[in-house]
Amino acid sequence: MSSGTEELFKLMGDETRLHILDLLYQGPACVCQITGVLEEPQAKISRHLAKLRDADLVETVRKDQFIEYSINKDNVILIQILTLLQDKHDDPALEKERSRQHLKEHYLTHCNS
Amino acid sequence: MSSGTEELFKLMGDETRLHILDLLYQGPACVCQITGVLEEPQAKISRHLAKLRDADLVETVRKDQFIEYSINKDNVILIQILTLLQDKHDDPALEKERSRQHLKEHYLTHCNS
DNA sequence: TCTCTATATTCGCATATCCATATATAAGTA
DNA sequence: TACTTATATATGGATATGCGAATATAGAGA
Repeated sequence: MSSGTEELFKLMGDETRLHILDLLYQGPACVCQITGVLEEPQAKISRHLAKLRDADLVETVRKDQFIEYSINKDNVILIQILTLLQDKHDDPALEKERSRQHLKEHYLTHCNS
Repeated sequence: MSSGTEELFKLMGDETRLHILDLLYQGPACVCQITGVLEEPQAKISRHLAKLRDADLVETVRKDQFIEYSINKDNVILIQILTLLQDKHDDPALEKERSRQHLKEHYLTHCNS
């Protein structure tokens, strides 16, 4: 369930998915939170989340009206790589996403805005 | 010169390039050695090496008749990830490549066979 | 049940990526 | 100079991937 090294990198080699994973590393989030923080269309986020889930990189659990996504903690190599990434501060795209992470709470209660 | 996180993963998300990098982590090698160990056509290896070099993941130096490729040691995140990968032993494709790494010497003197 | 909200999926298209084959280049050697 | 070996590149086609727009589904609450 945890090999597929090539597949792991292939999935991380898309900007949207990379940002989703970097965001989820900070903690679980639902689709509308991710959509809000990343400023991307809902369908786009949903599509990428499906791929991440199919590959067991993320897990889901329903929380009332929301579906909460989180990093699959059993995927050791994924966690290790995401941990390394936290120390990387020279990527403008990642930095922008990180600077908006604090909006997570806002987008939970304001799904449409 | 070292951001492009997405590009890094995109490049590592191809089986051929992943195996090249995993092989070069053990030490420098020339095109014919890589071709021999990975059992892939020369043109294919060369094409992928060009991409890795364009992205500064590998470096080259001419050694007599050969061009020696090696991991760009300035690329910190790349080295870190490759180091992590060394402990991963559940990927059949990687394991196969590794089991053939000792043939590197052979293919240096027997480029065509 | 009907409705609303959150999330997922389908479709058609554009672009990107990979490959095999063939050919080109560059440097060493005769 | 011509030849050989090592490496690089160009071409064309097959497949994969990503996207926007529209639509579908699932569950909560009235």
